[in-house]
Amino acid sequence: MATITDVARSAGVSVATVSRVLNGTGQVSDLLKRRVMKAVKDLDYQPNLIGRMLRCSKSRTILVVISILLRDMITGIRDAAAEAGYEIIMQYCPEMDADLSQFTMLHRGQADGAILVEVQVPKDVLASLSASYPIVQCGGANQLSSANTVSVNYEDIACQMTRHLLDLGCRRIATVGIVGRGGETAYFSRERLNGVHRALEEAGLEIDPALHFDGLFGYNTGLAAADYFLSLDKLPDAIFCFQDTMAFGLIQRLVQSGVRVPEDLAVAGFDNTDLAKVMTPALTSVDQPIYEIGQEAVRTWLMVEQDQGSKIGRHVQFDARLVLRDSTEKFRKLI
Amino acid sequence: MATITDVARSAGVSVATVSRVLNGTGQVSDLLKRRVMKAVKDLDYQPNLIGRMLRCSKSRTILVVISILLRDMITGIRDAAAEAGYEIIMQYCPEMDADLSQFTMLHRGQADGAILVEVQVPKDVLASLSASYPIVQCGGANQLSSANTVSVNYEDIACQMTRHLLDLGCRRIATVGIVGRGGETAYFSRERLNGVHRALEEAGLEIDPALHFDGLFGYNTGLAAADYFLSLDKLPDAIFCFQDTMAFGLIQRLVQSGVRVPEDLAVAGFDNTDLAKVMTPALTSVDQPIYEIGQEAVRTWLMVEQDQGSKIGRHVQFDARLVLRDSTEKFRKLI
DNA sequence: CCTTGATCTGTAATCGATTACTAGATATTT
DNA sequence: AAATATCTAGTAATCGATTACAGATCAAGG
Repeated sequence: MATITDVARSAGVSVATVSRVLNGTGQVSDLLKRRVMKAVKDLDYQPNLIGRMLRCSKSRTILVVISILLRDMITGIRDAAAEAGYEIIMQYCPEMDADLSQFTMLHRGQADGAILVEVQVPKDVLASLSASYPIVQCGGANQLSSANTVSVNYEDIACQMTRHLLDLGCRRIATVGIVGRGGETAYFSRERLNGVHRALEEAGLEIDPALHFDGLFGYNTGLAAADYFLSLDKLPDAIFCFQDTMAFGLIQRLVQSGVRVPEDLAVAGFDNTDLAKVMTPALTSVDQPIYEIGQEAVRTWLMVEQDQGSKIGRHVQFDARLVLRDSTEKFRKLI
Repeated sequence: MATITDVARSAGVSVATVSRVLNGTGQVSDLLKRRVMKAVKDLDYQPNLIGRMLRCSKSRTILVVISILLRDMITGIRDAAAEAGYEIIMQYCPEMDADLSQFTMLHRGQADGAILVEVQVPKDVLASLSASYPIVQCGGANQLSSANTVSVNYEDIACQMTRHLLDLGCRRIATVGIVGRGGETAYFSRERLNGVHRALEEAGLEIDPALHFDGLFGYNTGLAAADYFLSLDKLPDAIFCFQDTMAFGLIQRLVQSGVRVPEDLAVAGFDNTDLAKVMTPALTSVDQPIYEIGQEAVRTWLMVEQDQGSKIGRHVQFDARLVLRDSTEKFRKLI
């Protein structure tokens, strides 16, 4: 690998001149400019980022911590970062709750700050990190978070979904989520439940606590929820699961037990995963603009990076979109 | 952020001594050792990797390029890397085929080499990269690759799966894969098909080209394959899909068309994804030891890193394992 | 012809680490 | 006791870039 010194020697100038030509800082005569550019081409010179990082104490790199791989969100982050001249490096944090070890890259100067994708960080850790580095939380984030957030208006979309179910004629609308677990992780589930309640109240219906099933995220919770609802005296006529895979498990168990979905009972999911599109029946779900969220996360991050210290919290919310499919639309109210 | 100079001042020693204590190089008296350690703790000192990288022209970091997120494989890589004192940074390459831009981190000195997870790189690019950096391809890799590979013996396991189908009494065994596309991407699909053919020949059956359907990976190929097989004069009695999601689509379409799966027709998948466990019927599939593959990839990488230049290609193969479930086991041969 | 200012270029300090080299202190050998 | 070997710790060079500062050149104005 050629260094700036090699280029300088080859062009017969000093390293300062080479640096000035390459960065467009300072005045350099056309003659030398040409000589330098020729040397750069001849030697196939690529500036060593490490040297630059050390000198500037900036890495122009954003650490992206993920708990799941959201293809479009990562793409959005990457595109926006590239446009701003930043690299991204990803760190995988399989448990949704991150600990400090995820962030050594920051302390060691390998990244200038972080974007957290669907990762929860304990309040105090987040606060101390945010004090030193630009941090943006994105997806599943909490308005009350001490970091900046880019997220979705969960309450609103949950309200819309519930209205849709009401429009179909459903009156016993049940929910499956992880609200009860408490703590911060449950925050975005809590928001969704609030949205459901708002719609029910608008419709003048009263809220029946027995119609909420609480569990962890995942397929098995769907199975357990189905068992629970089947054990009630009277089945709900709609079940809104706060995650698609829950809905998948739930429907399987319901169908096994002879319940017709969606003819007797409408089911909705959340996240509009690939699974929602291909399962039988196709699942009504909520689609989030994750590419745009990714992009916005970077824009927000850059703003925070610009004015460190000002400490204004920035909270951006996107609207989600209902995707209506057979699992609710083919519901037929029995009078 | 505290630097080594701060630590040295706080401990009343020179920076050389601090470095020696922290890296365990050279002799340092217990007294000074203790003073240094105390200063490190007091100041919460973390060595700046950038400075170290520049000086040593080594980053002790491995670039991991992924096209899909295989949780356990990443975990395996991370564990093994951590044990060897290496960091990993991940780069997401959504298209399975990587281009040069994925590797700028190497040229710029941010990583010492790369592990490619289910990523295909054009032959010439791979060759030139391998000449300069340690590169290991892992999962879906090609024995003929100019890089080192850690992979699974696809031919063998496909042969085993076919024997299993034969044991059930199946005789018209069809396959769905991406063999025909040609090129390197198709390599691991080609291997699987070879395994199927071997088993068929062992059983004295002849190979019917009409019983292979060729398409891209994914759900839609499953649908298309089902349509194709339904159009034949006589249905196969087993279909081996080289990917679980293909099998999922295929089964859906078959069931819609009134074919009973698995009673009339056995179906097998590949990869043992979560979907295989939870779909109806539960899908017989192939489980790969991906955690071990990840670990082995790092071990191989380290070996290559040790003796750059020697250019011995290292190709490690793991055995996969059949996971038998309803989609084949409940097949009942009609005489 | 000298001064002033603008423009161009080079020298050297700097970022934070590692490490070759040096030198003083202590231990060992004769 | 002198000579030699062994520890221990500090000084300073180094990695590859950026940039403050200084020096050189040249044109224009007095």
